[in-house]
Amino acid sequence: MSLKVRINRSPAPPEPCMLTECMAVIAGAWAPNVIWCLRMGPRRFNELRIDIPPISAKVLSTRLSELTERGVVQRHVRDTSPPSVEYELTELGRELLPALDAIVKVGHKLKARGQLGVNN
Amino acid sequence: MSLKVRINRSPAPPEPCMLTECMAVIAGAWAPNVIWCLRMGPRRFNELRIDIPPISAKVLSTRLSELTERGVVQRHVRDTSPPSVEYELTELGRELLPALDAIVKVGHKLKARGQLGVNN
DNA sequence: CCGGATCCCAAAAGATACTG
DNA sequence: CAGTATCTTTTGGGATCCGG
Repeated sequence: MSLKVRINRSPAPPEPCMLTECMAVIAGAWAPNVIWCLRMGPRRFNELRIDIPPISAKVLSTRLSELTERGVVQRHVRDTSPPSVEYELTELGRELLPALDAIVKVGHKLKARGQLGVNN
Repeated sequence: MSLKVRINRSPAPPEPCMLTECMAVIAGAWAPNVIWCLRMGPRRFNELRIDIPPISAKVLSTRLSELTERGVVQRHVRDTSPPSVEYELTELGRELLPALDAIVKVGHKLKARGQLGVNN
Protein backbone atom coordinates (compact mmCIF):
# COMPACT_ATOMS: atom_id res chain seq x y z
CA MET A 1 0.00 0.00 0.00
CA SER A 2 1.05 3.53 -0.44
CA LEU A 3 -0.14 4.81 2.89
CA LYS A 4 2.90 3.99 4.91
CA VAL A 5 4.69 7.15 3.94
CA ARG A 6 4.99 7.77 7.68
CA ILE A 7 2.58 9.43 9.95
CA ASN A 8 2.78 12.48 7.79
CA ARG A 9 1.22 15.14 9.86
CA SER A 10 -2.49 14.94 9.56
CA PRO A 11 -4.58 17.70 8.13
CA ALA A 12 -2.12 20.16 6.63
CA PRO A 13 -0.27 22.26 9.10
CA PRO A 14 -0.64 25.98 8.77
CA GLU A 15 2.60 26.25 10.69
CA PRO A 16 5.51 25.94 8.27
CA CYS A 17 5.07 29.25 6.57
CA MET A 18 3.60 30.91 9.61
CA LEU A 19 6.88 30.46 11.38
CA THR A 20 8.74 32.10 8.58
CA GLU A 21 6.44 35.07 8.71
CA CYS A 22 6.78 35.27 12.44
CA MET A 23 10.52 35.11 12.27
CA ALA A 24 10.31 38.20 10.13
CA VAL A 25 9.43 40.12 13.27
CA ILE A 26 12.99 39.85 14.44
CA ALA A 27 14.57 39.65 11.01
CA GLY A 28 17.52 41.71 9.97
CA ALA A 29 20.98 41.99 11.34
CA TRP A 30 21.12 43.28 14.89
CA ALA A 31 17.36 43.37 15.29
CA PRO A 32 17.43 40.91 18.16
CA ASN A 33 20.22 42.90 19.72
CA VAL A 34 18.25 46.10 19.56
CA ILE A 35 15.35 44.42 21.29
CA TRP A 36 17.72 42.96 23.80
CA CYS A 37 19.32 46.29 24.58
CA LEU A 38 15.95 47.87 25.15
CA ARG A 39 14.98 45.27 27.68
CA MET A 40 15.98 47.35 30.68
CA GLY A 41 14.19 50.46 29.61
CA PRO A 42 14.03 53.29 27.10
CA ARG A 43 17.12 54.18 25.24
CA ARG A 44 18.19 56.87 22.81
CA PHE A 45 19.55 56.45 19.33
CA ASN A 46 23.16 57.16 20.09
CA GLU A 47 23.00 55.17 23.27
CA LEU A 48 22.01 52.17 21.24
CA ARG A 49 24.87 52.83 18.87
CA ILE A 50 27.20 52.67 21.80
CA ASP A 51 25.52 49.59 23.19
CA ILE A 52 26.03 47.76 19.95
CA PRO A 53 29.38 48.99 18.72
CA PRO A 54 29.61 47.33 15.33
CA ILE A 55 26.24 48.57 14.15
CA SER A 56 26.13 51.31 11.57
CA ALA A 57 23.82 54.27 11.87
CA LYS A 58 21.99 53.26 8.76
CA VAL A 59 21.28 49.76 9.92
CA LEU A 60 20.25 50.87 13.37
CA SER A 61 17.95 53.41 11.84
CA THR A 62 16.46 50.86 9.50
CA ARG A 63 15.93 48.28 12.22
CA LEU A 64 14.32 50.79 14.53
CA SER A 65 11.95 51.84 11.79
CA GLU A 66 10.98 48.29 11.04
CA LEU A 67 10.54 47.35 14.66
CA THR A 68 8.49 50.45 15.29
CA GLU A 69 6.37 49.71 12.29
CA ARG A 70 5.75 46.22 13.60
CA GLY A 71 4.63 47.43 16.95
CA VAL A 72 7.51 45.91 18.82
CA VAL A 73 9.16 49.20 19.62
CA GLN A 74 7.72 52.59 20.42
CA ARG A 75 9.30 55.88 19.56
CA HIS A 76 9.05 58.93 21.81
CA VAL A 77 10.16 62.34 20.65
CA ARG A 78 10.92 64.93 23.30
CA ASP A 79 11.65 68.20 21.63
CA THR A 80 13.51 69.68 24.52
CA SER A 81 16.58 71.85 24.24
CA PRO A 82 18.64 69.27 22.41
CA PRO A 83 15.94 67.30 20.67
CA SER A 84 16.14 63.74 21.85
CA VAL A 85 14.35 60.61 20.80
CA GLU A 86 13.75 57.61 22.95
CA TYR A 87 12.96 54.09 21.91
CA GLU A 88 11.20 51.64 24.13
CA LEU A 89 9.80 48.15 23.90
CA THR A 90 6.06 47.79 23.70
CA GLU A 91 4.16 45.17 25.61
CA LEU A 92 4.37 42.99 22.56
CA GLY A 93 8.05 43.60 22.27
CA ARG A 94 8.59 42.41 25.80
CA GLU A 95 7.02 39.12 24.88
CA LEU A 96 9.94 38.48 22.60
CA LEU A 97 12.43 38.61 25.43
CA PRO A 98 11.77 35.10 26.72
CA ALA A 99 12.18 33.81 23.19
CA LEU A 100 15.50 35.53 22.76
CA ASP A 101 16.50 34.29 26.17
CA ALA A 102 15.76 30.72 25.20
CA ILE A 103 17.84 31.07 22.10
CA VAL A 104 20.70 32.53 24.06
CA LYS A 105 20.59 29.60 26.44
CA VAL A 106 20.93 27.11 23.64
CA GLY A 107 23.62 29.25 22.12
CA HIS A 108 25.60 29.15 25.31
CA LYS A 109 25.44 25.40 25.44
CA LEU A 110 26.56 25.12 21.87
CA LYS A 111 29.37 27.50 22.52
CA ALA A 112 30.45 25.46 25.50
CA ARG A 113 30.73 22.55 23.13
CA GLY A 114 32.72 24.59 20.70
CA GLN A 115 30.18 24.06 18.01
CA LEU A 116 29.30 27.65 17.52
CA GLY A 117 31.48 29.92 15.48
CA VAL A 118 33.77 27.19 14.28
CA ASN A 119 31.63 25.75 11.61
CA ASN A 120 30.78 26.20 7.99
CA MET B 1 27.60 66.49 36.44
CA SER B 2 28.22 64.33 33.50
CA LEU B 3 27.02 61.11 35.01
CA LYS B 4 23.44 61.49 34.07
CA VAL B 5 23.95 59.98 30.66
CA ARG B 6 21.33 57.51 31.78
CA ILE B 7 21.94 54.37 33.71
CA ASN B 8 23.99 53.07 30.84
CA ARG B 9 24.47 49.47 31.58
CA SER B 10 27.35 49.07 33.91
CA PRO B 11 30.46 47.13 33.16
CA ALA B 12 30.26 46.14 29.52
CA PRO B 13 27.63 43.64 28.65
CA PRO B 14 28.84 40.46 27.01
CA GLU B 15 25.34 40.11 25.66
CA PRO B 16 25.01 42.21 22.54
CA CYS B 17 27.25 40.15 20.36
CA MET B 18 26.48 36.92 22.15
CA LEU B 19 22.92 37.20 21.00
CA THR B 20 24.01 37.64 17.44
CA GLU B 21 26.16 34.55 17.65
CA CYS B 22 23.36 32.60 19.22
CA MET B 23 20.91 33.66 16.58
CA ALA B 24 23.27 32.09 14.11
CA VAL B 25 22.12 28.72 15.38
CA ILE B 26 18.83 29.17 13.63
CA ALA B 27 20.12 31.36 10.85
CA GLY B 28 19.34 30.78 7.23
CA ALA B 29 16.13 30.61 5.33
CA TRP B 30 13.78 27.89 6.54
CA ALA B 31 16.06 26.79 9.34
CA PRO B 32 13.45 27.51 11.97
CA ASN B 33 10.91 25.70 9.85
CA VAL B 34 13.06 22.63 9.58
CA ILE B 35 13.43 22.52 13.33
CA TRP B 36 9.74 23.09 13.67
CA CYS B 37 8.85 20.27 11.32
CA LEU B 38 11.09 17.89 13.20
CA ARG B 39 9.42 18.61 16.47
CA MET B 40 7.13 15.61 16.30
CA GLY B 41 9.76 13.09 15.47
CA PRO B 42 12.24 11.90 12.88
CA ARG B 43 11.63 12.80 9.30
CA ARG B 44 13.17 11.97 5.97
CA PHE B 45 14.59 14.34 3.43
CA ASN B 46 11.76 14.22 0.97
CA GLU B 47 9.21 14.29 3.70
CA LEU B 48 10.65 17.56 4.83
CA ARG B 49 10.51 18.84 1.29
CA ILE B 50 6.83 18.08 1.27
CA ASP B 51 6.34 19.62 4.68
CA ILE B 52 7.88 22.86 3.54
CA PRO B 53 6.72 23.21 -0.05
CA PRO B 54 8.58 26.30 -1.15
CA ILE B 55 11.97 25.06 0.00
CA SER B 56 14.50 24.04 -2.61
CA ALA B 57 16.49 20.84 -2.32
CA LYS B 58 19.71 22.72 -2.08
CA VAL B 59 18.60 24.92 0.72
CA LEU B 60 17.09 22.05 2.66
CA SER B 61 20.27 20.13 2.22
CA THR B 62 22.35 23.07 3.30
CA ARG B 63 20.25 23.81 6.34
CA LEU B 64 20.27 20.19 7.41
CA SER B 65 24.04 20.10 7.14
CA GLU B 66 24.42 23.25 9.16
CA LEU B 67 21.99 22.18 11.82
CA THR B 68 23.63 18.80 12.06
CA GLU B 69 27.01 20.43 12.37
CA ARG B 70 25.71 22.59 15.16
CA GLY B 71 24.40 19.67 17.10
CA VAL B 72 20.79 20.67 16.78
CA VAL B 73 19.85 17.90 14.41
CA GLN B 74 21.02 14.33 14.14
CA ARG B 75 21.33 12.41 10.96
CA HIS B 76 20.63 8.69 10.74
CA VAL B 77 21.48 6.71 7.65
CA ARG B 78 19.74 3.42 7.15
CA ASP B 79 21.21 1.71 4.14
CA THR B 80 18.31 -0.56 3.58
CA SER B 81 17.03 -1.55 0.21
CA PRO B 82 16.29 1.97 -0.92
CA PRO B 83 18.77 3.91 1.17
CA SER B 84 16.92 6.32 3.35
CA VAL B 85 18.11 9.05 5.63
CA GLU B 86 16.33 10.31 8.67
CA TYR B 87 16.78 13.56 10.51
CA GLU B 88 15.88 14.11 14.08
CA LEU B 89 16.20 16.83 16.68
CA THR B 90 18.78 16.38 19.38
CA GLU B 91 18.13 17.23 23.00
CA LEU B 92 19.64 20.61 22.35
CA GLY B 93 17.47 21.08 19.33
CA ARG B 94 14.38 20.48 21.37
CA GLU B 95 15.33 23.33 23.60
CA LEU B 96 14.82 25.66 20.70
CA LEU B 97 11.18 24.74 20.34
CA PRO B 98 9.94 26.90 23.21
CA ALA B 99 11.85 29.81 21.74
CA LEU B 100 10.29 29.34 18.34
CA ASP B 101 6.96 28.93 20.00
CA ALA B 102 7.30 32.25 21.77
CA ILE B 103 8.16 33.96 18.53
CA VAL B 104 5.20 32.40 16.82
CA LYS B 105 2.92 33.67 19.54
CA VAL B 106 4.08 37.21 19.08
CA GLY B 107 3.86 36.78 15.35
CA HIS B 108 0.25 35.73 15.64
CA LYS B 109 -0.62 38.78 17.66
CA LEU B 110 1.06 41.05 15.19
CA LYS B 111 -0.72 39.35 12.36
CA ALA B 112 -4.02 39.83 14.12
CA ARG B 113 -3.22 43.51 14.16
CA GLY B 114 -2.35 43.48 10.51
CA GLN B 115 1.13 44.68 11.21
CA LEU B 116 2.89 41.73 9.79
CA GLY B 117 3.39 41.32 6.10
CA VAL B 118 1.98 44.67 5.20
CA ASN B 119 4.90 46.81 6.02
CA ASN B 120 8.07 48.14 4.49
C1' DC C 1 16.01 8.51 -3.67
C1' DC C 2 19.39 11.56 -1.32
C1' DG C 3 22.08 15.25 -1.70
C1' DG C 4 26.50 17.73 -3.31
C1' DA C 5 28.50 21.32 -6.80
C1' DT C 6 28.03 25.16 -9.66
C1' DC C 7 26.27 29.53 -11.47
C1' DC C 8 23.33 33.58 -11.05
C1' DC C 9 20.79 37.07 -9.11
C1' DA C 10 18.47 39.75 -5.44
C1' DA C 11 18.44 41.42 -0.96
C1' DA C 12 20.66 43.23 2.73
C1' DA C 13 24.57 44.91 5.40
C1' DG C 14 28.54 48.16 5.84
C1' DA C 15 30.98 52.58 5.05
C1' DT C 16 30.89 57.23 4.25
C1' DA C 17 29.10 61.58 3.75
C1' DC C 18 25.54 64.78 4.26
C1' DT C 19 21.17 67.19 6.33
C1' DG C 20 17.37 68.99 9.68
C1' DC D 1 21.70 64.70 18.21
C1' DA D 2 19.14 61.92 15.09
C1' DG D 3 18.85 60.39 11.33
C1' DT D 4 18.92 59.91 5.62
C1' DA D 5 21.17 59.20 0.90
C1' DT D 6 24.16 56.91 -2.00
C1' DC D 7 27.50 53.48 -3.04
C1' DT D 8 29.82 49.15 -2.72
C1' DT D 9 30.31 44.53 -1.06
C1' DT D 10 28.84 40.33 0.66
C1' DT D 11 25.78 36.97 1.68
C1' DG D 12 22.62 33.64 0.66
C1' DG D 13 18.73 31.66 -1.74
C1' DG D 14 16.94 29.55 -6.15
C1' DA D 15 17.57 26.69 -10.33
C1' DT D 16 19.88 23.40 -12.61
C1' DC D 17 22.98 19.88 -13.30
C1' DC D 18 25.51 16.07 -11.67
C1' DG D 19 27.01 12.01 -8.60
C1' DG D 20 26.32 8.15 -5.24
